[in-house]
Amino acid sequence: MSTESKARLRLWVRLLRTSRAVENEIRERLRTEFDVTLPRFDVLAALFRQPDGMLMSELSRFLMVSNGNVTGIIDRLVADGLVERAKRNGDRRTSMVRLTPKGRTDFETMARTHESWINDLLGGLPPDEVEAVSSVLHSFAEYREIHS
Amino acid sequence: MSTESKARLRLWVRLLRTSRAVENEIRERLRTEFDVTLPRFDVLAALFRQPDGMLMSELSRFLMVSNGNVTGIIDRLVADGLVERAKRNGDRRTSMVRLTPKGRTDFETMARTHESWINDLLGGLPPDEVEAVSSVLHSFAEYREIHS
DNA sequence: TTTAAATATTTTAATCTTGAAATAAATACC
DNA sequence: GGTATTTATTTCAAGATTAAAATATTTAAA
Repeated sequence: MSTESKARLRLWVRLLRTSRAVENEIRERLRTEFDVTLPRFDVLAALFRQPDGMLMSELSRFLMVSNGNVTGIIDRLVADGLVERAKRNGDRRTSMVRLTPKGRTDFETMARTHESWINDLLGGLPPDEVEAVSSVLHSFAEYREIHS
Repeated sequence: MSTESKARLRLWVRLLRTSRAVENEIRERLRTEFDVTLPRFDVLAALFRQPDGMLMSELSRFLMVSNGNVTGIIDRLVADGLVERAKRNGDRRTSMVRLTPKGRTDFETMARTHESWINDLLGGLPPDEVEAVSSVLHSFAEYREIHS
């Protein structure tokens, strides 16, 4: 294989190991500070962005996880009173899933702390490097969008 | 929160979404092409780098997953004949886990194809951007190493 | 040497995750 | 309108994952 190919593989390994490391740290802190799992936090974050709610399939696509996975997590969040399923007028197969008031206020608290954790964990990166990598990943995401 | 904090959070979201997207694609291809799961591939890759084998705890630390998780995956790989546990002379609590000859040749095949998939998937990134991001992530890993 | 503390691993219960199959409802086609 | 297809979601079985508890062994301490 070519040198470029090796370089891309090395980048991928580093990308993966970086995100796994940060993810593990965040998972641990969410558990000890807020008694919430990372998957549940991810779902809450997705729903927070959409006050009117999201369809199960939209959640699944946005979070890049399977439909069945979302079903289970939402079930547990509903049981905990953070999320509700709102029956819809038009389509009886679907329901809008959205945060309850408690879900919204709980998440707001977590989100503030979460942002400070990330700021802390990524603090070793100078602002210009943050911007550089962020920009590369953004253009890569657009590239993937087109080639799909 | 500060602008820099927001920028770091945005970087983190992009990092996470990028690795999840690539990971999902690789997972799918490993399953259809080689009938192997991603976690098993990761374990095989770790063991391939260490011909003499690794301790369970070394695997756990290297892969950044829990001890119990490694136990289960190794159990299944042993059942499939790709990995073996070699009893050790000194310490009766531990055993060296290593690839069987079949595990080694199977992995070599997968690894070649895997590298070409990554080269394909990250093909949208110009070599200089690959090097730039790779280098930032590398120095970040060293930074984390020190601050731990 | 006996006991206490530390280390390495496995086990367990709960949750997460996937891919495939099942279910239900809406849409398209005749 | 009635049937077939597509779409949206849930259910299911197998595997993956974590955190905590249990087990087994080694090392340290008294």
